[in-house]
Amino acid sequence: MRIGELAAQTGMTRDTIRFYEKVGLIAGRRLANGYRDFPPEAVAWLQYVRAAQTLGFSLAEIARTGEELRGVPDASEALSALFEEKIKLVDARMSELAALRTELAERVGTGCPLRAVVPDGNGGGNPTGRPSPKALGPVN
Amino acid sequence: MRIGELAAQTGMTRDTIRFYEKVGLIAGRRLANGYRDFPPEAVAWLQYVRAAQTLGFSLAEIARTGEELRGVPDASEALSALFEEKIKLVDARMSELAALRTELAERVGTGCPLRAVVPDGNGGGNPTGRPSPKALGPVN
DNA sequence: CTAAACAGTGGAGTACGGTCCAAGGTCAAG
DNA sequence: CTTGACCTTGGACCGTACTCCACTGTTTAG
Repeated sequence: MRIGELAAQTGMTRDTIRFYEKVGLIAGRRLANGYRDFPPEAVAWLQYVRAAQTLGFSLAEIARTGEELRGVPDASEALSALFEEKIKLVDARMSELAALRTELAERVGTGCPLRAVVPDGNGGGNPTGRPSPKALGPVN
Repeated sequence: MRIGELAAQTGMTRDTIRFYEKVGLIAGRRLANGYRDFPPEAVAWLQYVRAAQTLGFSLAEIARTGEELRGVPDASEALSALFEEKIKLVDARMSELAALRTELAERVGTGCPLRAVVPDGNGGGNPTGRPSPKALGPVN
């Protein structure tokens, strides 16, 4: 598969794929004429890359995952370990999100004065006359 | 509060705070000598910024949130609406993560050939002799 | 009064993740 | 044999989020 088709099938641009090759995310073999040639699995791999990326993994991290999978005698075990690691990361991210969600949910309807916390040039007073119940609390 | 103290209390550098002011994330009033002067609430605000940021919100998004909170006659309702919106975003992110988690968990112990999908210059063959059960499946 | 600590500005540089462009090579159809 | 689609490379450029630097002004402690 040449770069154009891979681009079409993944929704990425040719430039993006060339960039990914440059940073080691994907390795193209070459045809006799110098054109890149990708196996069909490259489509799935790039979709995985996109998925991982939108979940907050950097290209370097994703590439490292790929790297670690190569050069391992039996990939099966290594894969399981790697996936378990990723799951831990995902779980950690999820609980961070859950914490923020709780934070946010608590503030709904309480009239918490985030406003007092957004400097707005009006002098930082309390123009509403309402009391200021502590402003946002511990976020960390 | 001057910039140095704010920096110390938030763990940010002065440069970062100046940068945040430049992009409208925080607005400093000025003392007679030109020094920035921040209200104590700025600490909580910057902590909130960090929290939101590590959860994947861009500075522009965070700034917009702040913007929207200003110029609203009664901030309390606007705040609740905004928080509910953020909660939806957080929920969406969490379910994406949950989906990836499932994906990953399913692959643990299955020996799924992600390797076949990471071009490695050895020709793309199947050096292990094991069959290739479809490589990664639908990620989207 | 001087030195250090703190503040200000503008501008350059960095890392990441692309995106665009110019100049040219390859290939199939007409 | 030309046209057009497709491919190559290298390098410039963009937005985001800082980070560092040089140079200058202000405040504070000895």
